[in-house]
Amino acid sequence: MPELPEAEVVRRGLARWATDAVAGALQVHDPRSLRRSPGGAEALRARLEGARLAEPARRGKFLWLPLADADEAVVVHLGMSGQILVDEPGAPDQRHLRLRLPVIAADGAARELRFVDQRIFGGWWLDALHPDDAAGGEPIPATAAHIALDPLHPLFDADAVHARLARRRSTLKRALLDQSLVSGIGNIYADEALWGARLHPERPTERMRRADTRRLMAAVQDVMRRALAVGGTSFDALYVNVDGRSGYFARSLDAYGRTGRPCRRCAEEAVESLIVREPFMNRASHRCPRCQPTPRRRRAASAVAAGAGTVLTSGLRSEGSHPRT
DNA sequence: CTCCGGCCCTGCGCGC
DNA sequence: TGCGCGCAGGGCCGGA
Repeated sequence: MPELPEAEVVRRGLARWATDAVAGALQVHDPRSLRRSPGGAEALRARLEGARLAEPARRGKFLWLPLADADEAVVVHLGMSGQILVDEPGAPDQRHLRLRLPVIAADGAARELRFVDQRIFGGWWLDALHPDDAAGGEPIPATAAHIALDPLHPLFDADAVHARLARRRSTLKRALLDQSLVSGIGNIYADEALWGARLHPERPTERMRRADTRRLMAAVQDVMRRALAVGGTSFDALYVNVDGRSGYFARSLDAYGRTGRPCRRCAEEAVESLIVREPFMNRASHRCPRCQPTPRRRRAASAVAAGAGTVLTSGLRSEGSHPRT
């Protein structure tokens, strides 16, 4: 269940069982889930057994279980299809069970933290925690040091994102999915936020104005908070919280997966405009062709080099309206 | 530095 | 019924 709201749902569910729990002997059903862990299964098992865990933390889509009294953590990434389930010992094994960590919870209850991952793009790994100056000195795993603050972080700064975004020579959705610019956004919430801010996914980043970025970041925060409030987005049983329950946000999506269905915003104005699905990086983008219109053709390199800004906009107005890329 | 494609995987639904 | 293909919520790496 991969984007920020789903990862946060998992973190919260995990907090009850993992915080102040004592870990038992890790069982590795598929070592590929430990690909990124130095020393593999042996090293992780040795480090974990008998260790006390602290409150689970998260940045963007990265989760981690800090080890109490040490600057180390078990990082958990769900990848495309990962789940963390909390089960009672003896509960039937899940089909794609990869890792099993028995714990004694703070209240003395015996439980198992199970990592279930169909595609094995996710995994667990042991990592060192370092203070992150950009985040008030809070700890961050070394392998997540390049991950930017996410839109729900208290220190998140939309204007700082804008400063970096506007300097890029790229397009908007690509930038939104770049976890080193702003983290936690994946294909679903990118499409939703772009719809919310009425922006086209292929809009050149250099053409973003501060107000555009602010509106877009506000849209990201809004959609993520709404998704979080209802347990995240689940299309099927593959994406569930630690109790195995699905979230309900799929029914509230405005763009993602709504190909051929009416744009809800346009419908409010009594206009029918159908959501389109377009190829994007071996995946797809979903948008409303009416309220997220195709941007004007990108400025020529010479115009950019000349530092031309808003002065040019009126002159470009008559250019073709449907150029691609 | 930035970018883009390829790759890491499994399973499902669809068309033939 | 079977098979190949395209597609799915992510991220890392190497080469340009």
